[in-house]
Amino acid sequence: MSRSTEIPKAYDPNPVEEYWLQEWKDEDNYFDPVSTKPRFIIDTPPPYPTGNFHIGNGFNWCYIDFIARYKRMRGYNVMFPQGWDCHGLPTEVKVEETHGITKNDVSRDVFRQMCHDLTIQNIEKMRATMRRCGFSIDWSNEYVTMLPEYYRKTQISFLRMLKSGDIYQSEHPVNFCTRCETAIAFAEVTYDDRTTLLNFFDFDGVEIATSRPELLAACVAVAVHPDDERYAGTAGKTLKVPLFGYSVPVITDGAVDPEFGSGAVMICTFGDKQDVHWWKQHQLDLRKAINTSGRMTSIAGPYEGLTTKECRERILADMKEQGILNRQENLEQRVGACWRCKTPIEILSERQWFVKIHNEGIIKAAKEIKWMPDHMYSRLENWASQMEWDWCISRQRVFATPIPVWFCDGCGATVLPDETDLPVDPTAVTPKNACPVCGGTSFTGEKDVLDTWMDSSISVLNVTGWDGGDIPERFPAQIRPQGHDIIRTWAFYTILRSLALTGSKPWDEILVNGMVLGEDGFKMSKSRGNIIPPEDILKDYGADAFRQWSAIGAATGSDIVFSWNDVVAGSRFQTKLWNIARFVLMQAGDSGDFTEDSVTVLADKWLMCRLSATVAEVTGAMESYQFDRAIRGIREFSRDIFADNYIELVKGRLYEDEGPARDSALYTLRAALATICRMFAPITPFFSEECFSYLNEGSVHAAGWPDLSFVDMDAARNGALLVEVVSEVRRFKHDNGMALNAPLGQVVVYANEGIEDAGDASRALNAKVSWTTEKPHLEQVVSDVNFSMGIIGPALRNKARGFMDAVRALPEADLRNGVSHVTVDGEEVAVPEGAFEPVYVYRVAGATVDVLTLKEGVIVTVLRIA
RNA sequence: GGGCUCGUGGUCUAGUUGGUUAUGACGUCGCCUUCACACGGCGGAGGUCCUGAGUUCGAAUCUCAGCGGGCCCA
Repeated sequence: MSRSTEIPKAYDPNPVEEYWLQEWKDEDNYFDPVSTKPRFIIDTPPPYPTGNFHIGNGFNWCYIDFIARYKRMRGYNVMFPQGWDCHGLPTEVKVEETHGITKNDVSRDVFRQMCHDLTIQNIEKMRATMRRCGFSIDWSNEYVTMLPEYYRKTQISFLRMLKSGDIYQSEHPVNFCTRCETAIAFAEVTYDDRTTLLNFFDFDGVEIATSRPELLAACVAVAVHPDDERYAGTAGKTLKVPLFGYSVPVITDGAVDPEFGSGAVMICTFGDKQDVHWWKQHQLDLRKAINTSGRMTSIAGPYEGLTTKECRERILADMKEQGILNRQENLEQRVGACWRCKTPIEILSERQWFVKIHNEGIIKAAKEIKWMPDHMYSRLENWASQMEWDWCISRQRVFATPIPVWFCDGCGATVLPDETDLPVDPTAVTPKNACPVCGGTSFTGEKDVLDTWMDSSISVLNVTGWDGGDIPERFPAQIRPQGHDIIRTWAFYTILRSLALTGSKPWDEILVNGMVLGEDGFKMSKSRGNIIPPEDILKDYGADAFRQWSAIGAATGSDIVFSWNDVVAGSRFQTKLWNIARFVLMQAGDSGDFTEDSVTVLADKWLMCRLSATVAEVTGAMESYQFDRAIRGIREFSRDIFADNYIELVKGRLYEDEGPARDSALYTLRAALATICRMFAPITPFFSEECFSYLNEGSVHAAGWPDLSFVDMDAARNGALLVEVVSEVRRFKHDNGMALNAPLGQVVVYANEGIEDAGDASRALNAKVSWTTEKPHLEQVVSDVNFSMGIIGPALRNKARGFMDAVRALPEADLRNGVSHVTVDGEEVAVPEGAFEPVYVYRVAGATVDVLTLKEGVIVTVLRIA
């Protein structure tokens, strides 16, 4: 360090934080592969590189960094890696926008390169914000899913699951976004409320109600409820489809709701999930009326080539013309839409790749993981137990991991690469060997690519050191920190893939954090205009204040409303602590040689006890990831106990001459400051480092977690009394309009045991304070009774209230001396041991002194200077 | 419609193995320019702990019902 040893008067976070960013070495945060320390591996979320590290990310990463820094201080070999989940549609769309092209205007390779370049730029921007926030990321374990070294692993994992039978291809109905022209998984479908028209029309003599008349050409059956008397006898008959003229059977199924519409339903391939059920169950025909770009197919005859919307209008018009459209009603319904572009999804039957979902196995593994908060587990269980279709993993896009498969042009066989030849793009290269089935040498590479979740669901394998070989020795990871919004995706898929590839759970624990809401209490969004970029907070208040907001804004796991108030409060607490540190350093900056043995004075022993209790409290909170409790413990100790009580009490002693009593305070001041810095280091790494640096004991982050147990029951009790006396007399001064440092005269404390305070109280109160165990010559009056409910309740049950009334009614002498029985409702009731005690006040005639009555019968008399 | 979750002074929030007067922050009011700090100190005001019923000697805390918000899903 080459900085001035002068301690600046004000704490300005930005220059301090910039300074330490330069001082700290990335290497300090590296995971040590050969260390013998216990491992703590974090399966950090790999964000999508949008270029903006938003406040929700920031909040999530604060939690991770608190944990990583705390665990390092506790002696763990921590890995806090950072990944980037690159592939996906938003980048493709952005590239198309910026270059003014569509993905078909350039070659696959050129388009991929453009996506790659944009992603690299975006990662750079986000890295800068992460560093500025002080996150102690292990940059030596960074991974980028779009790079060959990573997607090679994605491809290996695909081949392994293909060979084990967990991945298959088939033609099956899938959710399809006709704007993005790709299949999507259920997890990628969001639902919107919309109002649409329910059309009642005549279907060859049977009235049908449908919200999707454009699917008439895809109708494969009409279904009615088996017990519906209106349609008794129609089952098994055939009906002619209006406008199209072909015949479909009438079937019965208990799932038909007779109350809905006319009670007769037309089954189309496919209007919704229920159609898929019926289609499978009754083995109906498949009529594809809509193609992958959302237009009508040749099966729709005269409507071919129209969009679904155009087709609907034309068909309704034609029905009107033929006089078969009976009526229309408004219908509220929820429509599935693509979560990226909000286009309503179609269910199309296409050849796709699927991953088998084994619900029971996933739920069993999820139960072996410790969920925090534990109710988040039920979200995964709900989702997993209702999965009906397998996970569709193929996408008809470009910027993603290629599916490493060829098809033989001769016999159609699926041909796979060797794992050693990965990564591979089957559209760019051909297999090394001839077709193993027919010997053919002409192949077509699979054009489909993988769902991005196939990349990110092996993040845990990657960070635990999987290189494509056996299960890594470091697997599973210790913790997965993530938001509750991606339980059904990232958490679910990761558990699924870990089971498929390793046979066991991916992590020991999962810590689920809440969402960040805007100051108005709503989810942050551009349209509401309630977005706060982290940079705005850093600019004015610095990273440590932002981090304090993350810690204290909400209980762990709860959603958190952004609040400038909390940021400002964090910033002010730093100022307060800075001033405490300045005071300590000015007094005790060069007295680092004392040991705990120099603590000899009551107030100092008391503070050491309170400090020990605070360390225990904060340690417990950090162990259970309750950062709000941890920071509250630190603030309360620093502000109330250390600054307002202790420092005010020892100031006078410090200003006196050298001596053992002063040394005792010097040691205590230093110990308290150093311990606060160490406990606060995971939350405010810059501030803690800055303060700690003035103590000349090296980096706070290397100092280890405080391990302190100063036990002295007498000092804890008597110190508390000393503090209470001082604060009560200060209140007395305040109430009597005196300045707190005004000279007071004589104060006598009638305590129950002998107390030696080394003159602290006298100096703090600017009075002559004497302590005595004698009884004061004062009139003692019983003013009230204190009851101990913990004793009275269980012992007397329903007589408790009557008992208390009876005790209050006792004569004063009985209250003073105690009684063995009281009368409750005419019944003699024994008084339980310790059931009550009288509360005394003391009075004096003539007002020569003022009398203060403290807890436990301690009396303080104050003789004011005339 | 189902599951989960939340409802505490003006605002945000802690506290639920049941125990008399409910935590803190911000705001607000009064006093104090006390030699670390006015981004401070001391003190005050401000609460039907969503509503109702129940269990209990005793409920913010447990049970049930209802109302309201959020999330996930049908």
